[in-house]
Amino acid sequence: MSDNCPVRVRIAPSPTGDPHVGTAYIALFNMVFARRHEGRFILRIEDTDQARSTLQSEEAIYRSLKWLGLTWDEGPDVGGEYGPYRQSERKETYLEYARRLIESGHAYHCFCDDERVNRVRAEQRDLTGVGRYDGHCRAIALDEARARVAAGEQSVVRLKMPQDGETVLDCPLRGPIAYPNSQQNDQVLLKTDGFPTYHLANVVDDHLMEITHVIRAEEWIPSTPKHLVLYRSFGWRPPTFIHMPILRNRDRSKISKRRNPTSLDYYRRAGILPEAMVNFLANLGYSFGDDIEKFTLAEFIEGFAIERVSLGGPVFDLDKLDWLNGLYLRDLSHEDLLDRVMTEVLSRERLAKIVPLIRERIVRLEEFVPKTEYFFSGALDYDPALLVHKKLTREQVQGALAGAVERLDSVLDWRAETLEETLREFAAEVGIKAGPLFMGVRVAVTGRTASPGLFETMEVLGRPICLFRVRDALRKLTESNGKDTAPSDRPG
RNA sequence: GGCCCGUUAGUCUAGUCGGUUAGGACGCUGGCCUCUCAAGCCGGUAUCACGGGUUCGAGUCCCGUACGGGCUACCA
Repeated sequence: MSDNCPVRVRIAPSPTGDPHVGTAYIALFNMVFARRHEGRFILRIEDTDQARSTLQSEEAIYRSLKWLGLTWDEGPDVGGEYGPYRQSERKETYLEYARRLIESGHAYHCFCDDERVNRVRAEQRDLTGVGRYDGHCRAIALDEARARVAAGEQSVVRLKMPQDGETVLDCPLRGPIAYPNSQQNDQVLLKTDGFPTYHLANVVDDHLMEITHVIRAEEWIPSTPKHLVLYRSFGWRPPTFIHMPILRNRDRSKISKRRNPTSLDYYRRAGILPEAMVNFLANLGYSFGDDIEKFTLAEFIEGFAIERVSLGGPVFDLDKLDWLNGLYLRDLSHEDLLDRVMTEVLSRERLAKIVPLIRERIVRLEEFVPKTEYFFSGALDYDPALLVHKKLTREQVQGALAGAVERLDSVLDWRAETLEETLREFAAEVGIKAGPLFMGVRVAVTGRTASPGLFETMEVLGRPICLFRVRDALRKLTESNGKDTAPSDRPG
C-alpha cells in the first residue's frame, strides 16, 4: 500500500448495547488488514457518550471478539504504548487539543442554547437545504468568551469550518469524493459535559496512536470532511480512509436489531460456530475471485487484498450462514462435536439452572427432556393464536409485545426480579392486566401456555434468546394476521 | 428537502486493459444414492436497473434517469 511506516489500524466500538455483528465485521477486516501487512491492530473503546456507555457492554465486546478468534495487539484490557485506550480516560487530552484549536483560531466557544441552535438549523435547512449552525458565536472575541466560560456560563466548543473551498476525501476504493466546505456544519467538538464528541476524539486519538489506515463503515463518509479539516487545523497528516459497505437487513435497510438478530451473543447461543461466523462475515463484500467461499481466518489473512472489497451493501443472509455453519459442523470430529454440544448446549451449568425450575413439574425422569425442550432450541414453532390471551385482542397483544420488547431490550441486569419489575411496570403503564400480558410473553418465550415461572424461565433462557423469541412472536403475529379464521382456498 | 455512496438472478459474489454460451455459491426445484431424513453427487431455475451515446463489438467506457442505502445531533 502507501509507504513504509508500519501499518496501524484500529476498531473503535462504543460500548452501548449488545455486541454487534457490525462491530465484528469491521473488526475482522481491520485485523486481517493489519495481519496481512504485519502491522498492529488496536482496540479502542469510544465511551464518550456517558449516558449510554456501560462497562458491561465493553466486556461483552471483548468476550464476543475473542469468541470469534479476533485478537488485538493493544487495547484497554491488554495495554500498549499508546494508552490509555479508553476515551473516558483521555478527557484531559481532548481538552488540551480543543484549547489549541481555539488558540489557533480553528475553533470557538459557543454559548447558544438548544432552542436557538434547533431553530437556526431548521431555518437554514428550509432556506438552503443544509441544516447547520449559523456560526453566531464566531463573532465573540476570545477574551470575552474566556471570561464568560470562567464565569461559569455553559458552552460547547465548535469547529470553525472554512467558509469556502472544498475538502476532498481520497478513498482507495471509491476514488476522490469532494465536499464543498460551505455545506459543512460547525461541528461541536466538546460537549457541555466536557467530553469530546466522536469527531474530536477519533481524530486526536488516531493521530496520537499513529493510526495509518482508518477502515470503518460507509456511514462515516459524510463526516470525513470534518475530520480532514481537523487534521489540517492541527497540522497533522491524515490517515488513509477506507469505507466498508454497511451490512443490510433483508429489506436492504441498514442492519438493525428490530429486523434481524444483531447480537453476537444470539448467534453464539443459537449454535453458530465462531469459525463459520468469521467465514460468513468475510464473504460479505469480499471474495478471492477463485470460487472458493469456505476458508479459514489464516487463509483469509494470507490472501487478503483490500482492493478486492466490493462496495454494494450486502444482505446479512441467515440461510447462507446456516449452510456454512453446517459445513464447519461436519468438519468436526465426533469428539469435537460432542465437546461443542456439551459446552454450548448441554452444559452442566445450564442444566443446573433448569433443574430447580422443572423438578416440581415432573414425576418421572423421562419427562425432563420433553418438558424442557425449549431451553435448548432456538426459534419456536407454535400456533400464533396462543399468544393472544382471551381477554385481549390481537392488536392489543401486538402492541403489548412490541412495547415489552423495547423495555426488555433495556434490561441489562437479566434477572428474574428485574424482569418481573420491568414487565409489571410496563403493564401498569399501558393499562393492561399483568396476567394476560405475561401469557403472551410466556408463549413467545417458551412456545407453550404452561411453563415454570415466567421470569425465572426468562432468566435461565438468557437475554439474547428471549429478545429473539419475543421479536419472532411479533413477526408471527403480523404474518398470521387476517388468515386465522379464513380457511385458505385451494387452488386447482 | 440537501449532500454523498452504491447498483451482475430472491441472496452472497466472479467477471484485470471492452470480444465470455456472463462463472461459482446459498435458496428453490428435479433426480441419483438410500429403510427414512439429512449429508453427498448429478441436473434445472433466474441476472448484467433503465435510456441514450462511443465502438465493428459494452456487464465492462461516457452522459442522463430510476431505484436502494447512508448522513444531515452536545450518538457513535
